[in-house]
Amino acid sequence: MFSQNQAQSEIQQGDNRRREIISATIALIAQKGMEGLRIRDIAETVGINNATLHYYFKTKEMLIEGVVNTIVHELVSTRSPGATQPTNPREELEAHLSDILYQIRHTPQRFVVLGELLMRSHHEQAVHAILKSTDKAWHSFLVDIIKRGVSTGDFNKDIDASSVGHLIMMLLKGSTLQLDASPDEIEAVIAQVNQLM
Amino acid sequence: MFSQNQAQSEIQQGDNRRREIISATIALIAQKGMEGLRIRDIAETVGINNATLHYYFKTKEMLIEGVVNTIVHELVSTRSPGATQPTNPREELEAHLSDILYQIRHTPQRFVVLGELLMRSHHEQAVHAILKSTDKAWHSFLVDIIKRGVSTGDFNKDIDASSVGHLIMMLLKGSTLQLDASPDEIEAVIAQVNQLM
DNA sequence: CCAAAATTCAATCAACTGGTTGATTAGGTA
DNA sequence: TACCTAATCAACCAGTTGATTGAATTTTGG
Repeated sequence: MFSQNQAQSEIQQGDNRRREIISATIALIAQKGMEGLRIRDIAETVGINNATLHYYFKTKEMLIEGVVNTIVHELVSTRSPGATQPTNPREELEAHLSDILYQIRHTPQRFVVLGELLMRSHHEQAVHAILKSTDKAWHSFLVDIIKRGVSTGDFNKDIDASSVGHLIMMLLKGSTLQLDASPDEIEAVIAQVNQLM
Repeated sequence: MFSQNQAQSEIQQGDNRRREIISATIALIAQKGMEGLRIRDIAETVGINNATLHYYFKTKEMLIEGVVNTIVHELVSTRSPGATQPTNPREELEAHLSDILYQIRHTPQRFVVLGELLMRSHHEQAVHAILKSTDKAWHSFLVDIIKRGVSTGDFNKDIDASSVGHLIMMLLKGSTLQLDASPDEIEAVIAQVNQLM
């Protein structure tokens, strides 16, 4: 997907535990929201003492930062299965949307947590910084495809690449806030956009 | 805007105080998010003792319910100024979108709080119930306009009313999650949709 | 096999949380 | 005056929170 300089530090000993903690945190955020997140609950879920958790993440904030990075990394690196190599901009966009829809369908919690984090980013600088840079990269990625698609005639000549880029992102993020939208309905909405452009 | 049977009980004595508390709560949610909401802060903002706050709202949950109802009521009852009477479905839709965009521009905190509440509705039944029924009413409202617009030829014949209804809602809600989208950009996105349909 | 390093834990802390208590005030009424 | 009620408050409570500590246990490398 779009580039993202995910810090890929050397593999450490305690990294499995660290991943385990982050994964449990993600599950709990999806379940109870950011509000209801308690490190004691996380520790209990993993099956460790809360002091052990503090051994891996000095503070709750640092744990959240780990969560943000992990979520972003998962979102950009997950591919929908059975995808074929796109041969033109329209197929590129479809492949990308297919990747996202696949995740909305199969790991919806990932999107719920993303929503929680985006909300939190309104009040917390560290989270905001990471997510904003991701947003910019995502938008550029989309704009690039759309511009090429417009110039090749794959897409409607009348569309504005930047606006449609924002549109797609707002749509996908907004799906979390659409209370009774099933994955099928979300997919239909995306199909509608695909058809119109 | 779309109908919403807002319980309009008789005006009580303490209703001004109640409104004052809710208004302060909305401001604080917009500022610090649902996570950071503390009844002590609310009481302090209003300039009353926290026991007095509990006199008006038995529990924090009941206060949140009051906030949900107020936000929803404000969202559906606010009109953009200078609006003219729409004479066809396309103008109806434009008028509606104009009402929403007006609020995104002039009372953005209202949308931020709506986002927070929508997120919370994933974990709290009472909030979910209110917002879900509002969502359904909103969707029906949009679908009705779009269907009429399609049949009169105002809109593209190929669009699916339900999908486009969802699309518009997801777009507007998602605008809160689009980290660096200015009101101008959001307006451009909406204009793009208007143009395509 | 042993000492050092890495992990784990029970117990504890200060700060904070939503909520309660009992008393006080001001205004109205009979 | 005596009484009632709505509104307000300072003080307090029990439970929770993120974080810390020091000791115990396990793992690792030589």
